Amino acid sequence: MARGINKVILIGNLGDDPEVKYTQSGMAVTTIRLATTSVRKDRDGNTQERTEWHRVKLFGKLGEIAGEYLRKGSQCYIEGSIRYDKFTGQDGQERYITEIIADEMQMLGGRGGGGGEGFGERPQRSAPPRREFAPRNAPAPAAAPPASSGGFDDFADDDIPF
Amino acid sequence: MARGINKVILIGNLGDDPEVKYTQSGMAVTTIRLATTSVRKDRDGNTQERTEWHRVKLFGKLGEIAGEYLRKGSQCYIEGSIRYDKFTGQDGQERYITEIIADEMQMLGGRGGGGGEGFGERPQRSAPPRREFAPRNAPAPAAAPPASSGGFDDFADDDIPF
Amino acid sequence: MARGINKVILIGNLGDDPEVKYTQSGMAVTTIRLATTSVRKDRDGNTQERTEWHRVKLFGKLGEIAGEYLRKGSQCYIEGSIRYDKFTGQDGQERYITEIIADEMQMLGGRGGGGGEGFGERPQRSAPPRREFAPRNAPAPAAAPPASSGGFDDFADDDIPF
Amino acid sequence: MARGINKVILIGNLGDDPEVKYTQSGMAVTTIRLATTSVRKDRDGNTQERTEWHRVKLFGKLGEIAGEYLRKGSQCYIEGSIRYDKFTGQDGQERYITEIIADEMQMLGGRGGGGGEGFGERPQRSAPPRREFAPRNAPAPAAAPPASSGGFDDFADDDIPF
DNA sequence: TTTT
DNA sequence: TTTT
Repeated sequence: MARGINKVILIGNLGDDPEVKYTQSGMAVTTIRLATTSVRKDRDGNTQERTEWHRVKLFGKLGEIAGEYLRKGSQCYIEGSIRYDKFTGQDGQERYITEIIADEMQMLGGRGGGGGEGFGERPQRSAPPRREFAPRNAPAPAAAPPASSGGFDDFADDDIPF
Repeated sequence: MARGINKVILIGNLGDDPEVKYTQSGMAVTTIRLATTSVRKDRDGNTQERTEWHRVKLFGKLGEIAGEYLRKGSQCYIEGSIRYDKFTGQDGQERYITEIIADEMQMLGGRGGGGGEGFGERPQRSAPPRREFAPRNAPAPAAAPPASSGGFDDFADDDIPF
Repeated sequence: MARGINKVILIGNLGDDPEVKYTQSGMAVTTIRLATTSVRKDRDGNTQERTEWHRVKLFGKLGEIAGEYLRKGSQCYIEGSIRYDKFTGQDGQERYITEIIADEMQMLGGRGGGGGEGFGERPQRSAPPRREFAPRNAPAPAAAPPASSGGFDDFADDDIPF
Repeated sequence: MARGINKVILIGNLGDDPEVKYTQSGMAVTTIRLATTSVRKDRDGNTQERTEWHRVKLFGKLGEIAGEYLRKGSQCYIEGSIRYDKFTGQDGQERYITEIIADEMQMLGGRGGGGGEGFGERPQRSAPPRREFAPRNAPAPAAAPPASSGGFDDFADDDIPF
């Protein structure tokens, strides 16, 4: 019953390794920073570049996959929606943040990403997930399938006649 | 684990009332024909129009909503993917068909659609759904919520921290 | 030579009449505020709504059309890109703003929009465009074509063989 | 003055080298075949894959870049629109073809593509472009910039105040 | 601030 | 076959 469409499609490279956190119930909340660069000619015919740095949040299984397989320099596709948030900083000032909430992610380039230093390693997390209770959506303990959300064109119902 | 992106976004008007069918298990399979028109100038400066007629399939609950609320002339938004099918006709000839498989639908224009004759009525179906057994996904017997797929930005997990 | 994709697709309703300004050279710069609403169920099964208010900028001819034909309540389609800006406020504080730079606009719903009060009138501008010199991209003095950007599927070259 | 939206976004890999042709006036018309694969579980819990092969046409400068830099196995992003065509075959039978008309292309993966045999070479054309007169849009004789359409977020007017 |  |  949504009213309206709020859709974002990004292809870009990560400026840093993903940051993975967990909710109390064990759901992954991963943040990545994606760069997209556009080019235009100014009035003097000079080429002007401009880079936007997108803050992208991925939840649950999608966040786990991002945390496992993306790293600084990786190129990926993101589909999601824009979310504008307002909060009050520690100084009492109101602040605004814009985030892309991802519905779909795919790694691009075939080799699991980037070209940064440490190619071949997975991004290290500052700390392993530590919890007192069994999470509902625990991160995959071992190997996880290497990409894509599943929400996209994965038909749930077997009745589809094809 | 999809590999690649296959995404279609359409806004157009229905050329006819939706056609609703049901699978053996009671799932709705609705087909609509959507027109999109583009305009360009030819080399003589004349305006040339061209209309594409898209064949869109909607399954399950989305198909039921489409069958209930769309009709000839309605304007709607479709998001989905392209599917190319090949089949053998009764004359033994191979034939090809291209369809858009809808993941999301929203009615546009606020008034549930068109302006064709019979404004205010729902599209009549050639026959009511007839089944020998209780369907898993029966069409809503009475009023159904008036639009949108649910797949889009409806977060399933309560843990999302906002 | 862009690197990456930064694409936004919105369908929403205007919260207010468009605001039209002009650059020194006479180019229209129009700002609209578009609402998109998503719905989800919280853990108690209650329906939670959330509305995002997008700030959309339209330049040149697209901005003129928006200023002429959109008004408070109008439903429209926007395609564009996200732009994050940082500036220093009068209090010396750094502030951030996120805007959608429109490449394409289409009015939806057939009747030029809304339903708000004053239906049938065009949005009033606070002041007519005032300039000292002839603008390169002056607003259309009389009637202007009622929508769509032109950038989209308007093939510029006559050689295209269809 | 287009009516409706007809937009396609694809990310996939080329099944073969691009096919480049030229119109009488020298405009490149390049065809590529792109694969996108989706995955779903059938009712028995088995993973079912399905690949769509898209036929994508690129015109002018975009077609030249595609012909120069893409080859079998390359991964690329395409944005465009769907076009349904009908023609009569040599046997007098009516046939249908669906094509994606590209507005934008970007190579993905950073290394100019694929992994097929011949990595590092450009795709060979069956014949060099042969023309009686100087083409308006001749293929770049030497090095050409390696990607992206230019139509996307390249602001044409210098007046844009940023 | 819109809309349903 | 729609729509503007």
